[in-house]
Amino acid sequence: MSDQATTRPSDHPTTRPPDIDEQLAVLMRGVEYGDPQIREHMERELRERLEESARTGTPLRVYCGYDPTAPDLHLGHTVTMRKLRQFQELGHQAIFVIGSFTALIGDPSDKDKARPRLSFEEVMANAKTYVDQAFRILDPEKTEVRYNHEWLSRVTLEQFIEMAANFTVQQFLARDNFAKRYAKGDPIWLHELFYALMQGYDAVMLRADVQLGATEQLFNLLAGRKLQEYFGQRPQVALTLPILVGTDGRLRMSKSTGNYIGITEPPEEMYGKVMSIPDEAMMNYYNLVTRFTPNEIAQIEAALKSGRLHPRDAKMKLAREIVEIFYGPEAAQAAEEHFRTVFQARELPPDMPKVYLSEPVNIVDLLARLELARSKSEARRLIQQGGVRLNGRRVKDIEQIVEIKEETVLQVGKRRFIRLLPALPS
RNA sequence: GGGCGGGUACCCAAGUGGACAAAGGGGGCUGACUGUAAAUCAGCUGGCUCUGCCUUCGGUGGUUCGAAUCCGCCCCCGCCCA
Repeated sequence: MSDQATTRPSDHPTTRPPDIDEQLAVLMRGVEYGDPQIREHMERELRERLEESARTGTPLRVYCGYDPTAPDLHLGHTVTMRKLRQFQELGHQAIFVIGSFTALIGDPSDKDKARPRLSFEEVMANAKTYVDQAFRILDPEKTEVRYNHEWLSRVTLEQFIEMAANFTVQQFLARDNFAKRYAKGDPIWLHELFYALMQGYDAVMLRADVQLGATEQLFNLLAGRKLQEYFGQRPQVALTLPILVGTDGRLRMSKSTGNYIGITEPPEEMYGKVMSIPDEAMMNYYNLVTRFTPNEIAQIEAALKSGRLHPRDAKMKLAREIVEIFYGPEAAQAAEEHFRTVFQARELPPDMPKVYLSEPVNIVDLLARLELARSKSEARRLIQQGGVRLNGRRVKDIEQIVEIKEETVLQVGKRRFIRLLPALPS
């Protein structure tokens, strides 16, 4: 059922392969560079490749890599994955690369400091369900899955030196993130400089025609071009897409900042998290992770601006769309209902986890035991701040003993509910 | 290798012998309000057997009635010099 939503052609209505101009329009949509000249250049190269591909009947090899630095893919990853999907729908070959080796370094591109390094075991554990998750967006039939340790772990020092000789230290220091760290006196580790070379070498080994990445990755993608030329290949087309901000509305979405929406999160959670993004971040999401056409998006934006559309309603539409992409229309509808019930009407959600209690317990112990509070001190604080309710009545006393004779709803904060029941007769 | 400056809670950052579980900001949590888990405002934000006790300021060993603060050794980072 979740497949249904994702296999629907997302951004183009035609069923026959569109002509080159149409293809180009679809593929370049959303693509963004710091510099209009690069865009012009890349668009021209992409056109050439598309024409060639149509002429020879050879699909383009389109690569994007994802480092398994955490066990879950999130909405931010889907921005480039959706672009990969578009290439697939136009008959091209998508290559989903799991950065099993690059993750050992950690891409410094999006950070103002070094990443913690992971062990190979950690990386592989994280990668475990990456492919399954990715297929929620990508068409498994047209996807080549590769792990970059396949080739990167075998590079000899000699080969590495050859590659490194294509780059100067100044080129790295010209990058904003390194420049800032250098100016601040923050450490820049030598191994961090290898990242771009490694990603570039991926492109060589994959004989990539096109590589996708976030805008901040342009340097890495261009390193790929340089290395491909060095190895006698035609340099790939580099397409970069804007960054999706996290639920805080400011920082790039990432697991480590904790501002992410995982693509395997339950529908209600996903819906709620989208509703929690600041209003200002809405258009970023509309543009990057929905199936609406640019036209539709422009209309929504105009309606918002003129006040005809309530920001809350725009956000609900967004939340519903995003849930629908991953779980289908029924689940999206249900998630919306859940949201209306719990947050707008302030009523109890239809489904709550059940807990059976056989003996009287102190409220603080109960909260800690049910992991509704990280510690007993936190549980006490929650109570003292009026955040704990039993059947809607505020618990005021941290000494209160909870004894369950009949069904009782325990609520913590605005959104956590548990149905307490007397123990079943054994 | 030498000189200087650093290593503080989830993150940034103040604190240079006692009033320090440690200022301030960010993040997080709770509450009020609302248009939503937006925005805004207020409170809370190490643990526990909680009017007290325990653990925490890179590590370790000292000095002291008492150390994040002083001393020795060790580890790590930055800058300058080589």
